[in-house]
Amino acid sequence: MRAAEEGRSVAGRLFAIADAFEGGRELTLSEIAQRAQLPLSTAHRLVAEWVEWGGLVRGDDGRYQIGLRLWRLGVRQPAALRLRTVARPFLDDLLDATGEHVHLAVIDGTEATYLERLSAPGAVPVISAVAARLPLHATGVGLSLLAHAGDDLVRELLAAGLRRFAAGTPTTEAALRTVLAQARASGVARSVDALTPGALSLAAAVRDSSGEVIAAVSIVVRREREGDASLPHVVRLAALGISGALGWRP
Amino acid sequence: MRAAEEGRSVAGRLFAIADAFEGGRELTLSEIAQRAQLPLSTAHRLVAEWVEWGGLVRGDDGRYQIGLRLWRLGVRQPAALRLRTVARPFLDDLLDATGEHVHLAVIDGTEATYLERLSAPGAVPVISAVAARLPLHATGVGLSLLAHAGDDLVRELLAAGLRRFAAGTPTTEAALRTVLAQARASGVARSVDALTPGALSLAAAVRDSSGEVIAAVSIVVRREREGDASLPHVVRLAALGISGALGWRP
DNA sequence: GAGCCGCTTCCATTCAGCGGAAGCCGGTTC
DNA sequence: GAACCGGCTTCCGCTGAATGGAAGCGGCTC
Repeated sequence: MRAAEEGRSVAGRLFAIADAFEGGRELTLSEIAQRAQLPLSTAHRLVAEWVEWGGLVRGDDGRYQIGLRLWRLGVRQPAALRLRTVARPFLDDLLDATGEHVHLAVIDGTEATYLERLSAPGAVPVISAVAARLPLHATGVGLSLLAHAGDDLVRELLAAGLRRFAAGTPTTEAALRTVLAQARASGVARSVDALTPGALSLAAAVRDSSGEVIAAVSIVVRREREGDASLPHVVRLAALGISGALGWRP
Repeated sequence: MRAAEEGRSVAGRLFAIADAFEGGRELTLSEIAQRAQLPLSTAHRLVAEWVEWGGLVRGDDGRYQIGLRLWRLGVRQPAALRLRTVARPFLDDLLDATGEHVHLAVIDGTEATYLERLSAPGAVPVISAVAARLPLHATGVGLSLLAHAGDDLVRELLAAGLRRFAAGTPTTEAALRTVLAQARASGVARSVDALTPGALSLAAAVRDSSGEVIAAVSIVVRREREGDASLPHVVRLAALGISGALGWRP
């Protein structure tokens, strides 16, 4: 794998092409080549391999997009499939009860990957999206996941530096450890003005049948609703409901 | 691509490894090698490339499964993402109204790929699943899609032969053309005992803003409900609702 | 009609991929 | 406890697949 480490292997190049679609739905060949840092003729050949397999498809306009084959493969990812299926009704209820945004996310390296996002019309603007990856320290779900992860991960994040996104982003070790401790104590992680100004996020951890924290649910509402004492409660209930449906018994 | 045609290229081998997961969630290295028809050492090397990228992950037990990276890539597939998002509320309503199974499927080569399946407890058993591919001639959604596809596709299916799955499967050209004509005339494709004995499926086509048929919605209920005249109506309404939400104006 | 852009095709060179073979490791049998 | 076994990992010399610069193509603009 010495070759792959430097992104020089065929596999590395193929994956670089796939990664090019992280930043755009429809790309021309030249755009793919540029994003994947490949010579045009190489990109041409490898993209043709993707297309032949069905992972990419070429539209009438000559642009490429991700194909159904990749969708079919991806939705088979067991954790995402099971979690989304089981969680959906609870998330729907949570959305009904709170009326803005509902998120379901899992930990993925040093970031949170959003498995689901449901939003009501007129909700506070946020930048999350299904399949997005957002920082652990600046999101409600991220803090909830981090609060139940090993201290190694916390130290890793601290070593990398806590980027400031908005006025409320915890950027010091003290600030981060305080919110994590509060999250552990109360069962609900609270994040205000951390990523998007004006947004308040409340998140709770979801456990599987082994008791391990595998995901987090959150709501994001406008900050003015901070005083509403029922919000932490319904978030906690939703997380408990999903955990229960996954087989967790306290 | 002379190489790829014979599955001999690196890309072809990598994709063969991915395809191995169509038939199992968790595979050992040996199982992957066997399914992908690769020597063990080659499989080992290529699987390591997948793992390094994150497309596959290795569990504690040494087995491999599809990773979050592939999920994130796959859910970006624009058509599936948009359709599922837009259709979901209508599908939920349809499930409430009919109480068994609701499907959303698109055409994918000579088969139907299921984008969504919602089921109520106690529904008639069926073999569909999200991301499954099922034959066009033996499913409600398949017939609906086929009724609005070009005659080339019908001829291609006829040339390949219509496999019989159950007593009601249309296996002759005459039988197929009859149900397709009925589907076009009534707006609802009807499929009884075609794939699963005892199941009745009613499907209607979904159009995008250009007016093209891009998907089909169906319900599957027990055959005894065949006389319920409201069923075709609610299926048609759901398809119209989704089409409208996609921008279709009759 | 000259120039440009994005894509496609070609092909000689070379180095990455190949896979048989040997080694390793944990579990099972005798 | 020695021999065995299945599944995995590592090694390494050979070779043909992958590479990418260059030339060709088709459509569009000025």
